[in-house]
Amino acid sequence: MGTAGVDEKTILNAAAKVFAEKGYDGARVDEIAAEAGMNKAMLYYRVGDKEELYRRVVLKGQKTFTDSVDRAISSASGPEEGIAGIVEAIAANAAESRLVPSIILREIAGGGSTLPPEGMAGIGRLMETVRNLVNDGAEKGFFRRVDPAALQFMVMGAVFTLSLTADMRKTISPDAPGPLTADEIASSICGILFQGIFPGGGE
Amino acid sequence: MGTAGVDEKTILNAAAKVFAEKGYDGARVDEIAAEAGMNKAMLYYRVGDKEELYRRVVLKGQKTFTDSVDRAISSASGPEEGIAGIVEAIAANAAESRLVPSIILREIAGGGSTLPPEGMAGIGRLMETVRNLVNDGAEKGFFRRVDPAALQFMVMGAVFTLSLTADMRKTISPDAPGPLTADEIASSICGILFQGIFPGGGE
DNA sequence: TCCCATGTTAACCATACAGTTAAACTATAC
DNA sequence: GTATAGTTTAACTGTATGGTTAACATGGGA
Repeated sequence: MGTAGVDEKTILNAAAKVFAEKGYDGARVDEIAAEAGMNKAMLYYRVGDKEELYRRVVLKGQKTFTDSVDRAISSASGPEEGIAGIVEAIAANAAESRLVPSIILREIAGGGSTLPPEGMAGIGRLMETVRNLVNDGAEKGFFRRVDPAALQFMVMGAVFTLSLTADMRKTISPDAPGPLTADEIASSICGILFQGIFPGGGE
Repeated sequence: MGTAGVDEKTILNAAAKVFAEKGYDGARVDEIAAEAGMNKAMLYYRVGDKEELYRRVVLKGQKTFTDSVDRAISSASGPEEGIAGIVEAIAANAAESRLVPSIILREIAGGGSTLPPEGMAGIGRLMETVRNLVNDGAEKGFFRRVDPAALQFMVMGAVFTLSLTADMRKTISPDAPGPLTADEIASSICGILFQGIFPGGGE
């Protein structure tokens, strides 16, 4: 009996790349196979059809994403550090790989119609985590009462769009500063969240 | 000689709807035709192929979008009102129709690879407008020196993702407050931009 | 050595889809 | 009425693509 020569990771990485670049409908199964360096039939043998491939990619990406956010929150010493941790975690995630941001943004654009149910549930948990953090901080007098959803999507929306438009922005104005690092993105956003845009704001 | 029975607007509205829901690759020309209440061949007769259909939809949507932002800025009496105006204009736009946010988010997810060149140029102009406003405000001492791109994408990212996830969020937690109005979204975001999240922040 | 289970692929199939065409239809001008 | 220019569509074509299959490889155990 032969040993598995091809590991699933190779397949899912290739699939993630193509799904992120082209979207679910734009992705070609043959292209994923080529990207993974194997025949298309192999994908079906190892993982399943295109839909299953996508499902696995989404769930895997979402897990790494939510895990890193959870870790940031639970290692924070207080609500303020929690918010900063979330921003940094999301920015670090996006900097390491644009695949997840791209897939999430496409899902949002499509109203989540192609999101597997477990994926939807994962989003729900993440939103609840953030809501608890924000409400907790507000009760303790750390924060103003801000809409948790607005805060979360301001951060996610900003990080994802900033990361994904880096090349575009460079094309548009080559003289502009290059792509921001994760830290730069995080500190820009935290700066605005913590101090607002006016001089002398914040703590 | 017959008169045009079908106006282009019907076609472009139908196309915008389908492109927004399914993305460029997911959109079916037959579906656009059905949505517009006509035969597929009619689309080719009136407008052109799928690519041309998309190009027109993008440029039209972008024009209404950037026009409303430009109008908001030019009618503002100062940098601060300018920022508020931008946020309100973007939120109003997104509330009136989710089509443009959806298409823009998909373009961002794809790195702008399917964006027609004029569309890219339009984004450049919009970013320059925002940059000038922010830098101008900073020079006059109204604002801290914030990254204009970060500010712009915080606003756009937040508004677009908040609008487009309204249904999703309702599905996830039916007890949560319903979809926010344009004003609610705008004031949430402006609140954070102007005062930060801490109590007593802002002017 | 010969099995046989697992792994791998080329070739194939059915379908869906973008795009075309030729014919039918309509309205106006004469 | 009918010729004409513009409008609309049913039906068609070619191809790209998701998915299947039947054959081929490989390696370890009897």
